[in-house]
Formats: sequence, C-alpha cells, structure tokens
Amino acid sequence: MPIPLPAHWTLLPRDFYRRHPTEVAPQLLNKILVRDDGRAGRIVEVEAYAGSEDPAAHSHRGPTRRNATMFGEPGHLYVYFTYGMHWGSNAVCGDIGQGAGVLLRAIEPLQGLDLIRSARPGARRDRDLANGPGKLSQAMGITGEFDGADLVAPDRGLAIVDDGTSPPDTPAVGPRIGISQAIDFHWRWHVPGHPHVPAWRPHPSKRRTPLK
DNA sequence: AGCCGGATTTTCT
DNA sequence: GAAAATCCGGCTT
Repeated sequence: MPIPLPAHWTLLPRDFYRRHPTEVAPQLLNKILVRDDGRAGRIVEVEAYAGSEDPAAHSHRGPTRRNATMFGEPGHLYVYFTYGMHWGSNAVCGDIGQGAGVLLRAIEPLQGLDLIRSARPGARRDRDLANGPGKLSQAMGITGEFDGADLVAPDRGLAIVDDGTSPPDTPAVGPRIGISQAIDFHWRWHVPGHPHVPAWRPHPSKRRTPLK
C-alpha cells in the first residue's frame, strides 16, 4: 500500500541506488526518509560501506544471516542490531551480490514531531532526536521488522523521497565513526554546519584501538 | 566541551 | 568468548 506523500515528494528510483555507495552516499544528503504514520526527516549525515573491499563493512567477509539483505536488491533497507540495544538503518546500494550500503546516521525531523518525540523520551532538545544511527532508527520506529523493506516500491510503509532540495554542492567529508577498521577511509558525508548533525568533528571523539 | 564506563545481547570466530 | 557501523549519564576541565 502506497505512502501518502505531498504532491512534490517523489520516490527515488531503483537506479539511484544501483551505484557504488561512495557515489550514492553524498547524493542521499537532503533526501527525506518517510514513514506512513506521518514521520519524516531530512537526511543530513551518512556513511558508505562497501563489500569485500571494505574491512569495516558487515559484508566484508561475505553473506551471513545478519547481513543477507546487504547482498540483495539495491533500494531496500538493511537493519542491523548492535551493542545489545541499538538498531542501525542502511540503504542497500550497488549491484546484487555486492554487499554495499549507506548507513543513515542523522536526520532532521520534519513531520510527525509528536510521534518522534514520544519515541525518543530521553531527548532534551529536538536536535538530539535523531543525530546518530541508533537515535535515528528509534525516532522513526525502525527495528528488525524493517530489515529488507523496499524503499523504492514501499512494502512496509517506509521510503526515501526527493522534495526538490539538492544535495549540498560541497558536502563535508570525514572519517567514519565507531569503527576500528579502515579508519583512514573518509566515507562519511554531512550537510555542512547543519544543527542536527553532531558538532563539528575533525576526528571521532572516541577512537577504539584494534585489539592486540 | 570532553572523557569515561556501563548497559545489554546478537553474531560470528 | 569477545567484539560490536551506540547511547547515556556522570564526572572532570
């Protein structure tokens, strides 16, 4: 069942996702993540994860039960569980079998603020509602039930749309956060100076050292 | 504003 | 059995 959208909001086509995640990621900035319950937010921070070429990717060592969605059709949502309590949301990219995706790290809530606030009871300020992959998923009510959801031909009330806002001409770039492998890949992009992106980070505030 | 530790459980080695 | 694509609260500057 289709998601009711404002007239000028258009679904992103399948081919949008059928590219390398480092190409898709910056293009996802300023797009909108929408749910059929009225929740919507502008994507303001993303990270690219490739397949076998990327030691930090869940898909690096090939398909498993957890990452199976990453190896499927692009334009679906890969939802993973980590740290015993947090969900992360990715748009699957590239070709089938590649295992690539773009992690959605932060959105600026636009619609359904009442629902989003009640989903994030701990948030003091609105800028804390969805400025992190776990917070974003919690704000939008995304859990494992949404793993594999189609974002192009929505089957679970979730989609990514274009409202006519272009991606930033010069998106800010930096290293990915919370990983211990391939920290030299600068595969994180965000809207420069956006208030709903965590304060300017020239480097991760907490860098884990690889276990020896 | 930054650093630190605890929470909590799935996943794969 | 250890690490994990994190978050939060509490403590120190």
